[in-house]
Order: sequence, then C-alpha cells, then structure tokens
Amino acid sequence: MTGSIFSQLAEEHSKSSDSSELKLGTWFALVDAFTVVERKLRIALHEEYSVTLPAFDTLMVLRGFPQGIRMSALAIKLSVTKGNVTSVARRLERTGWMTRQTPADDKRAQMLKLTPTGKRLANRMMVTYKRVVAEALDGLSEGQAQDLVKTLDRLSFLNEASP
Amino acid sequence: MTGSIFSQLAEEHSKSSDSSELKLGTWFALVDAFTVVERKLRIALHEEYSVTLPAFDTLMVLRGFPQGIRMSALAIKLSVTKGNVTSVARRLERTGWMTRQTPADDKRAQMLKLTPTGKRLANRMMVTYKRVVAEALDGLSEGQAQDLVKTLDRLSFLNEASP
DNA sequence: AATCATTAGTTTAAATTTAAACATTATTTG
DNA sequence: CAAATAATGTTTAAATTTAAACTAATGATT
Repeated sequence: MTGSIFSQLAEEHSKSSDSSELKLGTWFALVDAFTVVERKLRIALHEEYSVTLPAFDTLMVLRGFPQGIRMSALAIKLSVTKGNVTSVARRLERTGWMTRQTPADDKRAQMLKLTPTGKRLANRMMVTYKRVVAEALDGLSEGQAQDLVKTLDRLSFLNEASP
Repeated sequence: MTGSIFSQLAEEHSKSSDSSELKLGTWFALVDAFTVVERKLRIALHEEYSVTLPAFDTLMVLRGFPQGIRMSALAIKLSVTKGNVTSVARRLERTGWMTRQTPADDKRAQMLKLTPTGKRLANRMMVTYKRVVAEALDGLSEGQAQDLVKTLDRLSFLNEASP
C-alpha cells in the first residue's frame, strides 16, 4: 500500500456503478501510478547523476535537436511556461552541459544545444531512465502495454494546443 | 497535437517491437495524459476558486478526516515530504480554511481540521474537479475505464512504502 | 515609412518542492 | 532511571513552477 490519497480514492471510486464516480476513480488510479513511477525516476536520476527531473527532461529534448532548439519551442515541448525554461536553461549552461547562441536572423531568439559532455551524460542518464521504466512496467505484457497506449489516446484535451 | 516531447516520444516508441522501447513509449503516453489533464484541473481550479492544485489536494485529504489528521500523515497521503506540508498548512491556516491544534497526548504533533468555510469551499471545488475529470475521460466507455484501472494496478512499485 | 500587433525571452512575486539539518518530544533499552 | 533511539515538525538552501508584467525585436497593415 502506498497509503496515498490517490490510491485510496482510486479504490473507493473505481468500483462505483455511477459513471462519473468511476471516471474519477480511474483518474486517481492514473495519478497514483504516475506519482509512484515519477518518484522512482527522480530518486534514481538524483542518486546516479545528481540531476533533477526537470533538468533531465530538458536534456532529453535537446538530445532530439542536435541542430539546436529555441527557448519557446523548448517550453512547448516540455509543456511548461516560458519563464520556466529561462531558469532551467541558465543552470544547464552553468554546468557546461548546454550552450546558447543568438541566431543571426532573429536577435530575440536563443538557440540551445548540448555540449559534447552534455550529450554524453544525457545518453547515460537515458539508460537509467529506461531501466526504471522497464522495471515499473514489468508487470504488463506487450499487448497490455499497447492497449494502454490506445486507451490513453482516447482521453480528451490531448490534441489541444498548449498554453 | 500537444507538441509535447512526451506525446512525440510516446508515438515513436510505442510502435517498437522491442519490449523495452514499447514500455518506454507507454510510459511517455501516460506522462502526456497525466500532464494534459492535470493542467486542465489546475487552470479550472485557479479560475473558479483561485486555489492551487497542492492546496486543493490538501483540502481533499482533510475532507476525508473530519476528526483531524496529523502533518506527518498528511505528508504520506499527499506523497510529499514533511517540509512540504509545513508551508502548505501555514497558508491554509492563514486563509482561515484550516485550523491546527496540538493534541494533549503528544506535544510534538499538530492536528489539522477544516473550518466550516474550508469544508464548504472544498465541497464546491470537488464539483469542479469532477466535472473536468469527467470531460477528460469522456472518450472512455465504462468498461474501458475499468480495464484501465486494472492495467494501472499491474505497475510495480505501487505497493511499496512512501519515502 | 509609421503604426499596430505579435513574438521571444526575461523578470518578478508568490507558491511549491526536495533533501538535509535541526530542535523538541516520545519511546525503547540497557 | 539514564541513555540511546525514533518520531514529529520546522527550517534552510537550492531548484521549480506559474501567472503576469515587461523589454526588445520582428511582422503586418495601412
């Protein structure tokens, strides 16, 4: 038992015959699952690389854009506000894992790129991340995993624009 | 398209025939779903009640303990650290939605209880919360919702103790 | 070209969050 | 009973986060 309010409410509500209550219980089950796995990831990344989850998420995005990515695009990718990426980017630059450069054609913008060190570390962190996720989803068959993806894709709001 | 890195990586990885990659994609789909719905909840609660999600979560726990709950138990329920609840509790006390009282039998402890105002507001916020969740899970049949709960319950770590 | 609107990023204020160190009180153990 | 141990909250420092106000640069429209 996690003892969390989410697991408790999930159990209570998900057995309801009322549709609205059932949906609420389903959501709580999702919150509980997310929270538990996220904590495992946070602890593992902190222990092995002294890196925070937001910093890791940023590195993961940057990995996918070797040619560089703008602050605003990064904010959208991470589903956070613009003000948020300003501080995360400052810290990653300080550690020497990332560089910023203003492109010639737009003096307002900043292009963010991993340094070789940042790239090497990000790749190693990704191994840890995958390992923890694989362990978390170990109880699911491949078919169940695929079904889960399909089910989650039916949620609303998923295809709306970010703020 | 949300454009988020999670929806993108979910799509890429969840089609892989490699089990570890598939699990990773499944996890990203879960992160994406969670993030999108959570943002909807945060915005709705902020717009309608000027309340933050952590504050709401706290009120939701307190609702379930009319006789009061300790700080440490609250931290476990919310899956956060002890230091965290100290500041949230201070703010809720300031707004007059909650009271703290040291029980006679343990001078270290604090019993937290909703005030009548806090209780009334928490109940109304819960209506908003349910509405948003119902809308988010509208695309799921009742059977699909029940299956989702069962699937999520198969995740590891779910039955471990909190930190 | 001048004005208006939009976009990119930063800054600010308030709240959140963790991990770790700390003080106080309670419990257990020799 | 005294001393070690454990538990309850608080505090601290650093990082995160949002919303909103702001500056600077670009684009669009007259």
